[in-house]
Amino acid sequence: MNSLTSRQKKALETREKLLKASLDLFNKHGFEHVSVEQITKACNVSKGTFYTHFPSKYDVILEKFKELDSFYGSVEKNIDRTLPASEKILLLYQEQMKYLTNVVGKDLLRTVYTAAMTNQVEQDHYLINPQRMIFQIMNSYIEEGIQLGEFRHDIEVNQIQAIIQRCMRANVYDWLIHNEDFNLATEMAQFTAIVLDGLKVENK
Amino acid sequence: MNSLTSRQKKALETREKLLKASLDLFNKHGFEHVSVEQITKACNVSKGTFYTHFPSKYDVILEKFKELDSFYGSVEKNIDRTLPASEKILLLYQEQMKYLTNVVGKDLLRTVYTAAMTNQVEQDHYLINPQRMIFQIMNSYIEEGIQLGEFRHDIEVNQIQAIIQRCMRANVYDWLIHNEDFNLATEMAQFTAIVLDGLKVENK
DNA sequence: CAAAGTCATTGACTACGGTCAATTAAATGA
DNA sequence: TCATTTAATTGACCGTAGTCAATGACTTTG
Repeated sequence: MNSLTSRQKKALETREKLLKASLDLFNKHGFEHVSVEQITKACNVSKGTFYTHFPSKYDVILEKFKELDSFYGSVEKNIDRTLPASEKILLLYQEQMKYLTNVVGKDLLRTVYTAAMTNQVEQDHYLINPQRMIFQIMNSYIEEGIQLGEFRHDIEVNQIQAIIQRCMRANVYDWLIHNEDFNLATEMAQFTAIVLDGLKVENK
Repeated sequence: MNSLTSRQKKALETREKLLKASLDLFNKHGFEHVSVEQITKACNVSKGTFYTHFPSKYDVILEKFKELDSFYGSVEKNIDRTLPASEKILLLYQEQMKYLTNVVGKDLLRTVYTAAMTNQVEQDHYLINPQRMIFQIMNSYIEEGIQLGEFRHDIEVNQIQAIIQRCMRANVYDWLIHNEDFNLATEMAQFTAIVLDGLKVENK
């Protein structure tokens, strides 16, 4: 049975209500065009309550964004294990870009990418937290790629990892600053292929 | 002679005064920690005046940032014309990174990179405006590189250009989201070298 | 030179993110 | 059962970016 007191249950309910209302409103009007008061009014709670449940308006988003990571696990399972590392990486990114474009959306991602630059307190931002599932998976592919002689061995594993991840952020960032004429999946595929090419041993 | 009325001269003076005070204060306390009122008080003008001269607090920065472009011209002149295109590009970026690190600084650059994501009205942001001198120069190097058979010819010129520029933003963005342990010039050099490698014709 | 027009300037005002002391109601302990 | 502790909730309040109707000094026109 759940060991929550009725008080804790109520609080959690409030939290969920706020979370749902926030994301709904963000979806409908865009993050910047929704005020915390709008959210709390929609939930019949006071403004202060919002801030007992979330450190900032932005943190509500991070919650949604974290779903992304659980998504990677399922994608990884569908990737053919016999493929070369570079192709696995491309496939993983391909799926990620679809998810970002269709599910997460420009608006939410923009706030995450903005916050990553500004909200630096002590530790690095979630965006580059090595604990993230995507980085764990990526890392295993890269190690495999080095082991099997696909990638250059004159660069440190974690340097290669950093480069491949930077590659992803590069495309997402450019997507965010361009107007409609930018297909994230396509650009990502091309750019990453070139970088992976540069990372391969000299056997072209 | 200048065809300014005494009124226009006064207005321009006010503008310059605001510009200088803003940049001084931003330098001293950081962009986020300076309020528009602080700026206007330092200049003995009202808040409204600030907004007749600049569309937003952020736009003052853009003014400073635009100096960057005139800087490229002088760098370009000092680059050995006989070098291969890829090396010219690396040298240009090298100088740019020094300038960003030592003169512009993380704080100002952060606001530019943030604004590029949010302030999208109609046209694309200055950051990717093809009119910029850096892009003109880069473009000439790339065309040269293709002409002389250094770069692949199965990719459009402006696609290559886009990739190389994205490369730069990738490193700057990562610099901005990392804490101190990130050397922009070094990371940029390594990353760009790999990308340029991937862009060269298959003659490794 | 005087009237009409222009435009830099003003500062009160709005909107919004975030804070915090006070309040209220549930949980705990005797 | 009642007193004490704990924690969720409240809403007035702060600081700041940006707005805009009103002002009046300067410029232009006749």
